[in-house]
Amino acid sequence: MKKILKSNQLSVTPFRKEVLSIIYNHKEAVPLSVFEQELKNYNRITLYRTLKVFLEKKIIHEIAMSGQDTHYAICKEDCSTIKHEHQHLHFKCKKCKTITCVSLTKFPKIELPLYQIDQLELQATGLCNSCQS
Amino acid sequence: MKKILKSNQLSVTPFRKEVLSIIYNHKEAVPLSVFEQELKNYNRITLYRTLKVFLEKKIIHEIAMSGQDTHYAICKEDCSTIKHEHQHLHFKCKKCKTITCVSLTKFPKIELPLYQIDQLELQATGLCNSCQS
DNA sequence: TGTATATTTGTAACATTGCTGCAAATATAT
DNA sequence: ATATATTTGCAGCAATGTTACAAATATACA
Repeated sequence: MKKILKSNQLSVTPFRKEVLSIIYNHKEAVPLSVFEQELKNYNRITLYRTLKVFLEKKIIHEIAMSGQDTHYAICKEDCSTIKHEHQHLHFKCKKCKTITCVSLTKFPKIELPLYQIDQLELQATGLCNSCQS
Repeated sequence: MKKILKSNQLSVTPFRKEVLSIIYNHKEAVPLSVFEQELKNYNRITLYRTLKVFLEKKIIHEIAMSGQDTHYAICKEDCSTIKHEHQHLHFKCKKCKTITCVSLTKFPKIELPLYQIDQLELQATGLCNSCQS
């Protein structure tokens, strides 16, 4: 955690380390409510500010899916090694409501005559492994 | 407009007809601010309620893209004729900020071992035709 | 067409989400 | 170890979204 903060020119504080740990320790994307539950010294304002800084530094990314509150996730393995393009898909389970970042080996390429696409994000809804039974 | 409301078992009111017209008359997805400007009898609460009902009846769909306020759009041509799956892509122009629903002739198919995908939505960012110059 | 019933609208009041200014607390650089 | 810079937490505010209830409007049906 410390290393990550330092390499992004951010002061190392307990709060920031904790926020990072929480995101790292969750396989799924994290909604605000989870931070609220898991942070020892939860403070709404500081949390918003911390997440904002992390977003600016691109340590984390934000996932907005309709009908869901905003979730936050780290760009794990992939992003740092292969380019910084999100070669993954955001999957929302309609049953347990968790949002997961799924890595994709082959990412679709879309070409449009009128639009110049810089970034493409895939959002899927359905059933996750544990909810399929 | 009237026909659409009736076929969805909704009372036909001037407000609802106006909201529908606004969405129909815009090529791009419509943010709340546009309703505020264009509605003759703008009322925040009624608008929220109206949009909610339209969403439930699946007359319109909601587009949430991070860093943007929610936009609303009709499922035009495509959706009604071919299935009710959104065979289109949501494009956000990073310059003019408009969000457009773009129809796709070939929609990518994604298969994942652990996840059962019901719906796939594509969100792209880049430059729209008029902003490319 | 007129009237009873059901639905929708607008007001008020409130909850949630998110931001900013400022002083106190903490981290960093030397 | 201390001066400086940054971060935190509080207060207060703005925007977004919801609910309860009475008045207004739409619908159903005689």
